[in-house]
Amino acid sequence: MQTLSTEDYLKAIYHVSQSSSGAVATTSIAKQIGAKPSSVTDMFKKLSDQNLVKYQKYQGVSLTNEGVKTALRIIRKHRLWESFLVSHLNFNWDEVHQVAEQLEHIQSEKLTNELERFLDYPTHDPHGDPIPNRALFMKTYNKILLTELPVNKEGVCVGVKDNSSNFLRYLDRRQIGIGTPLQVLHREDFDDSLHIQAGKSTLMITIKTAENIYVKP
Amino acid sequence: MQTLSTEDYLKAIYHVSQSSSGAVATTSIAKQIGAKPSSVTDMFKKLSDQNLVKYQKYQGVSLTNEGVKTALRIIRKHRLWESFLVSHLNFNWDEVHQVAEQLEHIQSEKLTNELERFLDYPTHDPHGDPIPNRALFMKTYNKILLTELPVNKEGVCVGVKDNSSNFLRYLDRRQIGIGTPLQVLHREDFDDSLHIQAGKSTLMITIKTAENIYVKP
DNA sequence: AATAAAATTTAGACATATCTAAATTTGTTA
DNA sequence: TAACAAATTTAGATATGTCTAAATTTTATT
Repeated sequence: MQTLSTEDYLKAIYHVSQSSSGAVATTSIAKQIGAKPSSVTDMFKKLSDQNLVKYQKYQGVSLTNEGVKTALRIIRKHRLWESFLVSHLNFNWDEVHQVAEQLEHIQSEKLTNELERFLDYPTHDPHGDPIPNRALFMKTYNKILLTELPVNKEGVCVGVKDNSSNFLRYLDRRQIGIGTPLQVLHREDFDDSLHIQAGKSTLMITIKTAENIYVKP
Repeated sequence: MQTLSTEDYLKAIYHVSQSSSGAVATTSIAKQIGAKPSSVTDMFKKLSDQNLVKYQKYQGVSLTNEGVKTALRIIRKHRLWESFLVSHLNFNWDEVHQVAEQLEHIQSEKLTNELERFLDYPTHDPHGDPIPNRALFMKTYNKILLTELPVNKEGVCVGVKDNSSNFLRYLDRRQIGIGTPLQVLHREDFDDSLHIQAGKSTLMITIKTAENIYVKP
């Protein structure tokens, strides 16, 4: 059984390893967790003793099979709770993360599985991220960044890269959400801004915004 | 803001002080929490520093107003979660306590209040215990022990004193639950056993069982 | 009231998870 | 490739919450 802290580290290692190749560096986890590198080193040793990561001094860590499973179990809970908060408790997609960070540590398989059933086996959370099922398998569809969508090709918003409250609320104001049809009408070479069709309205967004929106063509 | 541990202590102190008069003794909390008396003394000092309890060496503690409020906020969450688990996640009344012990520590006023709304403002949890509302006010009706119900007077089961899984499952097997109509048909002086009418069936229970069932006449 | 028993507190230790500051290793560049 | 910079680790300290064992206070008993 894991402590709160080990669970947070495993999740962080999983996320960082997904968005980069090779071993996960001490500093990257320190940033993610908000701890000093020396604390991270200590934890790497503990996780290694428990065979949850492979750790070589100065060479970073990588998750073992058991470590991946543990991380996915936490991510599963996190995303199920986020779904619940939005679908039944009137939370907005920018408000759920902090609470789910707490709920993901609740230990009860029955609770997790019943919650999943109650939500009717959702495959994606309110941010479009896939929810591992009971066997920890995730359905991933091929999504691309809005910047990579060819001009005039139709797509649908299926996720966001930046999950910050700031960005999500900005999208709310622009009436862009999961499921919104998106189409790039014109790319402005001068400043890389994009004119897009979002649902029924046309609007202008910066490249930085487009880089944080996933679409399915 | 409280730690998990301080919250557990405040809740324990609240419960003990409800079922006895005067200050709450170190040993009683040690038993309730499952810790050594020396640990309890340490915690009493910390709680006293935070003005959550009034503490005098060797004289036990009593909750301050702020301490009572904090305890009630935790009990509110505990009982709302228990209600949710039973009403929507197929938990039995004997399975909810352990999970609610974890869920009660989740910090989010919005979560608590939205959960309460989702459950349609329940006043009592699955064991018949009253749920503090947003203002921390509890509706308590006058209930008596089944042992105190006059022979042949009709009553309804509204709660249990012993919340152990063992007892609750025993009641399940006897088909006694919250809302079950109960009536004492006969008291056997010889061994203090009771013949009762429970719903549509008549059965025999021991005094020990009757002492742990609350009824509303 | 003296003494024994029970309850409580203190003192000192341990485990976890963190930190700072110093030492070490790796990598980068002149 | 030598020297510097960056990353990482070690050593030692701190805070929390716990424990055991010893000391103290309260309560009960003779």
